[in-house]
Amino acid sequence: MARQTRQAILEVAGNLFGHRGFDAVSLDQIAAEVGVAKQTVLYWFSTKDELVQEVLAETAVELTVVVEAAIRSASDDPLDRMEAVIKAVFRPAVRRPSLLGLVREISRLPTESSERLTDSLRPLIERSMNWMKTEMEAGRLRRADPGLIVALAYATVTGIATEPEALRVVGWNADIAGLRRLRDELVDFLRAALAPHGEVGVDQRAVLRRRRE
Amino acid sequence: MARQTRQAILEVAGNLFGHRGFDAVSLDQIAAEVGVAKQTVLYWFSTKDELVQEVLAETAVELTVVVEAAIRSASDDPLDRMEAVIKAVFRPAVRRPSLLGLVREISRLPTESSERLTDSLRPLIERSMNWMKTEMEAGRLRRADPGLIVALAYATVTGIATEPEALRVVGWNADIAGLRRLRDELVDFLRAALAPHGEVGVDQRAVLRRRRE
DNA sequence: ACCTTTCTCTACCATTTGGTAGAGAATTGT
DNA sequence: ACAATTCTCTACCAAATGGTAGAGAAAGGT
Repeated sequence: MARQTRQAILEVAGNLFGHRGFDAVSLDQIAAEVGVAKQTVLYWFSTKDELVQEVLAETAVELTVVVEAAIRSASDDPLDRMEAVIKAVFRPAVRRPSLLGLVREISRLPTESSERLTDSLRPLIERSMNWMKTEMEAGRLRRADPGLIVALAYATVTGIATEPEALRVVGWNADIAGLRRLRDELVDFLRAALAPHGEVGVDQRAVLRRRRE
Repeated sequence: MARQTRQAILEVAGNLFGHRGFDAVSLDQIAAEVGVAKQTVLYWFSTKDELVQEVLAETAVELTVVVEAAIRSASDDPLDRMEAVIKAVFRPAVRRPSLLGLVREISRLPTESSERLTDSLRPLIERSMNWMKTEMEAGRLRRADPGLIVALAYATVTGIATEPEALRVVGWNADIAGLRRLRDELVDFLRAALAPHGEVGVDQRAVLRRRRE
């Protein structure tokens, strides 16, 4: 059973789609990169659209699992919890830069296709929004529109993860130290953006710890 | 002289490129939308690549002019100045959603092409970074890596402006009231993210003013 | 009036696109 | 051992792609 061919196609297609966009990637390119004939791709996924759908579905599951696990394992403090989610997403996003690029591609799909994906993510998003609302009312997060805050945090994370060009222009390097610095600044940035007024969103001990290194 | 044809092509091409991506838009589509034959497009821009370059160059100039004007007209306070820039960029970005989408597309270009554009934006970015560094040292902005802060703010603004899908999922509406709410939340978000610790980054009077409405 | 330049067009072309038809290996269950 | 199923292939196809060649209309300068 060469089901691994199917998996290899999904992986390669995901990377290419996330990097260049759906329309810009041809079945020939995918097949060439996997090392099979185009018709093998069309055997496993009978149209290109079906391949796109399956890649997206897989991505949605992967992200959901990662995020849910991070939420469960984190403490009750909302800022700590958010930090855990960011770090959990950051790891696979860096290892496979196309992951969040794929999510960003959704806005280019026909409405029916994009809705299938957003529907599968909706429970997670609704939960985040309700949770944020509760925390805001309890004074543990800055008071704001929960929906827009979720969208803004999402935009910041995916934006920074999908645009290495922008980072290079400001003199950032993609080495291991650079990645850690980026992740830490991202966390501090969002902590500050979400912390209740007057409180210090950034974990000062962590900042000092980093400075010492 | 029908130089306006050239301008119409640039505008249509900019919108389509920003919305769908360079590779996904054909010369035929552009020509059809402008209302001319494909060969008219190729008369004004002898290759597709040349068209892409000119669209990008125009975009860079437009953004630079808008940002510079906003910087000059704003007060000295760094958070006010940042707010002015965001509002200045927000207006054209909303009127023409592809504007920032185009900038985001750069990461998909071959290095030589993308460098031509980033080079033309570099002076603006360098200035922003230096200015942020000064303000941070003076305690008027949260102390952090100036380059990464610029990149994070950029990621937040372009991310939110180019992904209406993400906003729709959190229940946002693209009407006039929605646009103002989005802009205001974006400004509050970045104010909070950049304000020095302990200080209140959000203009409380503005918040109250909005709540009253 | 006439020539030149500017501008847009129709008619092609080679290549690439997503997709079909169907043959021939490998693998499987019995 | 044999038949059925699973898997990958070569050989095509119509449509769309970026681009060429060159004709003809419009407009300007003299």
